[in-house]
Amino acid sequence: MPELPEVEVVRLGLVEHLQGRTIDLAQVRHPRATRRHLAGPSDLIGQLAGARVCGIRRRGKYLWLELDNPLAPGDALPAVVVHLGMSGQMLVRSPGGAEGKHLRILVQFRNQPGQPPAPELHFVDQRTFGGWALEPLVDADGTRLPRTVAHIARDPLDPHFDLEQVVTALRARRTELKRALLDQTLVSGIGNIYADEALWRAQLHSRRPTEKLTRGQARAALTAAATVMTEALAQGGTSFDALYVNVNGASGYFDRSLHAYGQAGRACARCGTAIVREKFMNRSSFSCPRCQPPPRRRTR
DNA sequence: AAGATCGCCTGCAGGC
DNA sequence: TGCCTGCAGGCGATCT
Repeated sequence: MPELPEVEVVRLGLVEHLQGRTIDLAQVRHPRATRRHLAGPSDLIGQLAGARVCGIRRRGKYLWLELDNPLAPGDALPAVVVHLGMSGQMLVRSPGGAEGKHLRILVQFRNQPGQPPAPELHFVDQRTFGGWALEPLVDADGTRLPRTVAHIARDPLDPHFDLEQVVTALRARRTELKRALLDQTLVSGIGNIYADEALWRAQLHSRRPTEKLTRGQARAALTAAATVMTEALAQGGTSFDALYVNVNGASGYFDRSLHAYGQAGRACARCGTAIVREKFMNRSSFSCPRCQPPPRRRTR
């Protein structure tokens, strides 16, 4: 489940292998992968051919490739917005190799004279929740963003992330704390795993009403999210090798460093009480019943 | 109108 | 063995 650290690992790998390359040919193998590109797969393919990848950026869990057309300088193309959804992978592969079962989009790049063959980019996505779309860049809060990313809030690793502003906005919500942490229009990049880890670190229960949190509690939850995602990135960033951008790069982290997510029945690393699993928002939440006591009553 | 819920997808684990 | 159910869960659409 790619959340911010996993998407950033992918971005770093794409920068290393694809930055500056020119697209030769794109193939869409499954139309659902381009369902958010309203003009359709053939339009996407046509616009990608000949475009140069001049920048690779990210906000929260959204990734995009900024394109340029060297044949028509100044006639800037849109960005390709990529969302990995639940199971999306961006794999940089040597040409001529085996294709994965769930290959949805294949991009071939132009060979450079005197250089080894250019790698291919494979968008592989088992559950097809992810996809690609070409979009114009718009200005949002002083930053150039693809149109459908403009409503996404800055993530905690963004240099312009304003913690105190988000604390204020979080406490103005009338909902439960974990719902707010997962709301990408409030703070982006946090998914189910890092939400549970942040709440465990901050010693707060997922159902705490946001409007009753102190500033210190709200700050603690957001700071913990930033810390755990930074640590995950540091570990995920070491696990991919050349020509392979590993979306599962965080697997080592999952094994060693998770304190709450998926740990039902295991002893809490802080107090020894067994971690419990609860149903929440049609998914699972894991927490320590002693360190993170549930709110007594929801007073709304 | 903010907040909550639904539907989209596939593979796999577990029960019978 | 094979069918069924539940689970994984991000996000845009839709409801209240």
